[in-house]
Amino acid sequence: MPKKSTHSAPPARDPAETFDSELDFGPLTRRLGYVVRRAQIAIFQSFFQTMNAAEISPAQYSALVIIAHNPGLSQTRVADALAIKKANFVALARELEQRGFVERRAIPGDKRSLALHLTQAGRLAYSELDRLSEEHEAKLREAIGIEAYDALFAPLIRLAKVNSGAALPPDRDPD
Amino acid sequence: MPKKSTHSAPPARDPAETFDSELDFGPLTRRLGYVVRRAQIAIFQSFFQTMNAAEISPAQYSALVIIAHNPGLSQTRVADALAIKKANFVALARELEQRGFVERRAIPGDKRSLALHLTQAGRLAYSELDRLSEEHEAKLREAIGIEAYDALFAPLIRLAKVNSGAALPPDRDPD
DNA sequence: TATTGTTATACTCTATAACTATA
DNA sequence: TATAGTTATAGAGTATAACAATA
Repeated sequence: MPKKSTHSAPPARDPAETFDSELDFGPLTRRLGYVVRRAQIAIFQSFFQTMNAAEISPAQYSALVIIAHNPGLSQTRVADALAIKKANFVALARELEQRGFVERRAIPGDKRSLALHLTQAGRLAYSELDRLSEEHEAKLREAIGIEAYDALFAPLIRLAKVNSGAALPPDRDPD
Repeated sequence: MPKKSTHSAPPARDPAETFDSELDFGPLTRRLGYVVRRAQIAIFQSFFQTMNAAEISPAQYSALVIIAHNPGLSQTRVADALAIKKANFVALARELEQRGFVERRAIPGDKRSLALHLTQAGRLAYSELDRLSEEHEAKLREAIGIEAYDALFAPLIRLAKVNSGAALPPDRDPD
C-alpha cells in the first residue's frame, strides 16, 4: 500500500495539463510551486513583449502603482509593500527618479525620510503604462478564458500570504 | 470616456484579496503577473521550510522528478524539459551526481551524449522527497481549500505555454 | 556543418551587514 | 537605542558566446 488516504488527484493525463507531451513529468504537473513558477516566467516574458516600447520592468511598474496610489510614502514603506528589501529598493527608486517619473521630497517632520511622489511626467507615463498593462491582462484573459482568469486572483493572493509569520524564532511569549 | 468595454473586474475591495490592508494597491491586485509572482515567492519559501531537512532546491527536485520518470534522457533533453539552458544545467547535474543521486552513463550510439539515471540512493532519496513535497502540497491545499487548489493547475499550465513561439524574427515564410 | 557537454562571463535579483544622519 | 536611506558585497539564477569532441 503505497499511500494513505491523501489527496488523490492524478498526475496528468489530459494533454492540456502537460508542459511537454513527449515526456513524463510525473508529479510535477501537480506541484503547485512548479506550475506557478512556470506560469510566472511565461507571464513575465509576455509582459516584457507588451511593454517593450515603454522600457519598464515588472518591479518598476509595481513601484509606480504603489507610489501613484499612495503618494507621500517613504521608501521603506513602498519597499515593504512590494516585499523588497529597502537596500534593494534604492537603485529602483533612483532609476525612477532619473527617468523623471518620481520625486523624492524631504518632509518637514522627519529629516531621515523621503516622501515619494509621481511627477507630472510620471503621472503621464503611469497612465500609459496602466493602459498597456491592462492590454497585457486582456492577452492573458484570451489565453485561458475570462472565468478561469477571474478565478485565479483570490486563491493566489491567499497563497502569497501563506508563510506570513514563519521562520520566527520561538519568542512567542504573550507577556 | 476613460475606457472602452474592457474587462471590468474591480481593483480589490474584498480584504481577502489584498496584500496589505493599510495600503492601496490599485490595479496591482488585478495584475496576474504580480499576483502570480507573489504567490510563487511564498510557495517557494514554504517549500524550503518543508524540505529543509532534505537540503534540496526546487530546481534540484524538479530535475530528479524528470530523471526518475524518464530514465536515460540526455542532459540537453532534461534541461529543455525544465526550460533551463543546458549551460546552466551542468552545475545542477554535477551536484546531483556528487550527492550520489544521479549517474551519467555513456551511451553506445553517441559518444557526445550522457544518459541520466537515478542511482539506488537517488531512488531512495527521491521517494522521500516525493513524500515531503506531497506533504507540502497538503499545506497549500489547507491554506486555500481543496477546490481552489485543484482548479489552479489547468489555467496555470496553459499560462505557462502562453508565449511559446514568441519573439521570433519574422522568418515565417512557409517555403 | 550541427550537436553535446562544457567553460567563462555578464547581468539581474536577492540577502546581509554596516555606515550616516537623524530621531 | 532605534530608524531611514544608503553602500558594499556575496549568492543565486539566468543568458550568451565559444570551445573540444563527436556526429
